[in-house]
Amino acid sequence: MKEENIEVLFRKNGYRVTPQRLAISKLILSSRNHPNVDEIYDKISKQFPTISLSTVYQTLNVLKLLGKIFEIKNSDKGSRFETNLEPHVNIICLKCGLIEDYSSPLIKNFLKNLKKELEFEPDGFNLEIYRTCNSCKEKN
Amino acid sequence: MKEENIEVLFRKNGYRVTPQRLAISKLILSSRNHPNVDEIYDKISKQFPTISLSTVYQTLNVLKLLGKIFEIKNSDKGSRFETNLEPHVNIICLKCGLIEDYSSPLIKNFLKNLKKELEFEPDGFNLEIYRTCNSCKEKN
DNA sequence: TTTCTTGCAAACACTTTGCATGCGG
DNA sequence: CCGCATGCAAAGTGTTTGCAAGAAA
Repeated sequence: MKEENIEVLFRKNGYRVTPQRLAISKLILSSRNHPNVDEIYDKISKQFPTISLSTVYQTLNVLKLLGKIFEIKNSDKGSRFETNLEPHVNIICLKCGLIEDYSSPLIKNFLKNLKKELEFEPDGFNLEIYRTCNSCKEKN
Repeated sequence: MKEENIEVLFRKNGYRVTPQRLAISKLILSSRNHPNVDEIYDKISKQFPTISLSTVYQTLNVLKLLGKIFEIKNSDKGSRFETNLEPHVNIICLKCGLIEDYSSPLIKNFLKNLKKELEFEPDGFNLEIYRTCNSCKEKN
């Protein structure tokens, strides 16, 4: 999503557009590595040295409400955030919390069929697979 | 699982068998409603009025290590616990955190095929669907 | 000017830890 | 009797909230 579009989305929903919000949104929406709050805070702090964790949390909550990100708590080191809203599986490392996306026709078909099979309209899906990631395996 | 078996499992792995551990294990392993820590503590307290939350946490950790339960954090009101280790989907209410199991041949097949498709041996799966449960819908 | 957002600190909820006492093996 | 488990309190994490000052509209 381009920066202008997130501005429009904020305004349309009655949220003010601030430099902090834009920076956090831009950062997380362009990331594919499921950052956690600390990682976002660390990076944003370089741009806004006085920014507070609470602003980060609040912006993340706005983005959640707007449906732009999805929170994953089944991981270590606090919540991580999903911006890939396409059907996929999250491969979560049990040691370090790293999350990798995995997608395939099998998964897309399954979700399509599951949706059909359910007798209600789901608000969201989250498929998780647990393992120890390669970098953690090497450390042992 | 019968109570004797959990005793054997404890001993085999070097964990002592205490009345508290047995009671907590029995309670959670026979429950199908994904209790959270507070709910477990409340129920166990009736039987052991002086039990502490820390004992509950410690016992849950032992059961996790022994692979008898699975922790679900993607829900409100703290962690909830899964004892149904058969392939299934967890339907999680976004308002109250309630978790319901849902199983079908579609899901079993999907997990079987996904396992085949992956180039590694997963340590576990967790399929989550989000919605607002009926009782929460009525409250609105 | 009005109202929302920021940033700080304090509060909060959940979980883990340190340690003396007690119980299991 | 030895060593792990319990129960209490305290500390630790991650997240939310209250509020004064500042910025967006």
